[in-house]
Amino acid sequence: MFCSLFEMDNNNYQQAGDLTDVIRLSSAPVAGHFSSEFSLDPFSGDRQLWSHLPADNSSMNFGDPLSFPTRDPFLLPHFSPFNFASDGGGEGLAADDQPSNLLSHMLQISPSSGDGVISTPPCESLATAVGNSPRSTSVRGGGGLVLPTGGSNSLCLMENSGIQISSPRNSANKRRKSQVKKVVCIPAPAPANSRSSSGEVVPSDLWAWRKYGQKPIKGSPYPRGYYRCSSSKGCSARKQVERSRTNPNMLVITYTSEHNHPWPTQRNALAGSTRSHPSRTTTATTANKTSPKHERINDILPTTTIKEEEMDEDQMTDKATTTNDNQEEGDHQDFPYDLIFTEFADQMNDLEHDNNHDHNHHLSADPLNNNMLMFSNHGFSAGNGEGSKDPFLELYDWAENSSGSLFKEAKGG
DNA sequence: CGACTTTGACCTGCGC
DNA sequence: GCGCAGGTCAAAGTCG
Repeated sequence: MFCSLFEMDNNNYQQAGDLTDVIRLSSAPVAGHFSSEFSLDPFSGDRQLWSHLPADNSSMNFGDPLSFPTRDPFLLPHFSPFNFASDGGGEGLAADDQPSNLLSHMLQISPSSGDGVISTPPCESLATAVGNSPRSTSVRGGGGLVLPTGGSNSLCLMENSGIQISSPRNSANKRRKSQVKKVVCIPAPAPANSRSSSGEVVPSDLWAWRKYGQKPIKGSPYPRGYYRCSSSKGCSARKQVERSRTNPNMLVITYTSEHNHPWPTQRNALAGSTRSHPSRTTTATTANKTSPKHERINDILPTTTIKEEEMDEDQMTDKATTTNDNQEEGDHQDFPYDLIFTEFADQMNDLEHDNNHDHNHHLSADPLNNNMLMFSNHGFSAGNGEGSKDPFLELYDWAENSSGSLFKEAKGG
């Protein structure tokens, strides 16, 4: 989860080397390397982050699941060390933001290449992968980290760097009609965590999605599921979910179109996500068990009070509307941090479980798959000194430590 | 009963 | 124009 996101404009797919989407590094909290600008303690409910978002909203798009900032939980800048925006002119991070150890570990950075240019190993070009928009591709973050991609020197991260970006086939992309797509690569939830009735593991986010189709994909042993937003009638947002053909532990989610409505209320967000969801041991309060649809929230919020559950429908609607307004104004918004982080923890924990026989479970590149950027636990290991009290650091530490859900401990206190 | 998933059929874009 | 592959539709079935 929260690995990466790309914006692809299929209309502009060209030859490798033209990729220009701006890739922004969010200020991923790393031990001793917290950005001085952002306060990113999701557990304390600190939302100062939003107040630091670009004032012009140039890279924001309401309802855009992958914009920065975004209403999509996958895309919270907290979670993704990278944020890919398409504005090409966003301010990104302040020039004096220092690259974090985390990022340094995640990215293979060549200090000699100037401007923090990341050297890329010879592999299929990200430009080919992400689509080749007319803008120049760069990754910014830390000290103005820039990733020019072009020709064979496109962005591709070594396994040991913790992040890898793979490429899809250009031909397949060209075939699709003009449409902006954004791709997120996330660890696949464990079967017990989120599974459709067919047994296919599907990730959950706060949008309500309704599956409307599934197709086998040529060259991939895994089918692709097609989902549309069911949070609101008339919403054209869609997403495609498929497993990476080379790393079944990873899901590649392609978002298409945008939501034309505010974040669903947590209640609405549960729609369609309760089926075949086995009960799990939780410490949820009984107040959250008023209906079957609350079961999922309990699953992923074992120790969290769900404030909105105490609101009536009107209040929730008003809240959502207000949130929407705030979003469009570039103001901070209410966001269920707890929900997302716990979900993330669960999924990462499950993934960890799946891979605990391979402690070095870096995520392999998938040159045949869609554009992906992934990070592995290697990326979480940087600077995680013992005794870190920052919950986010502990999250990373937890991700590094396969012994259990440190994240939950940090959260639950 | 409503909302969901499943799945075969159909539609569409693209390469040859 | 044809065939392929991806994307969508919609009827039927499932579930709580």
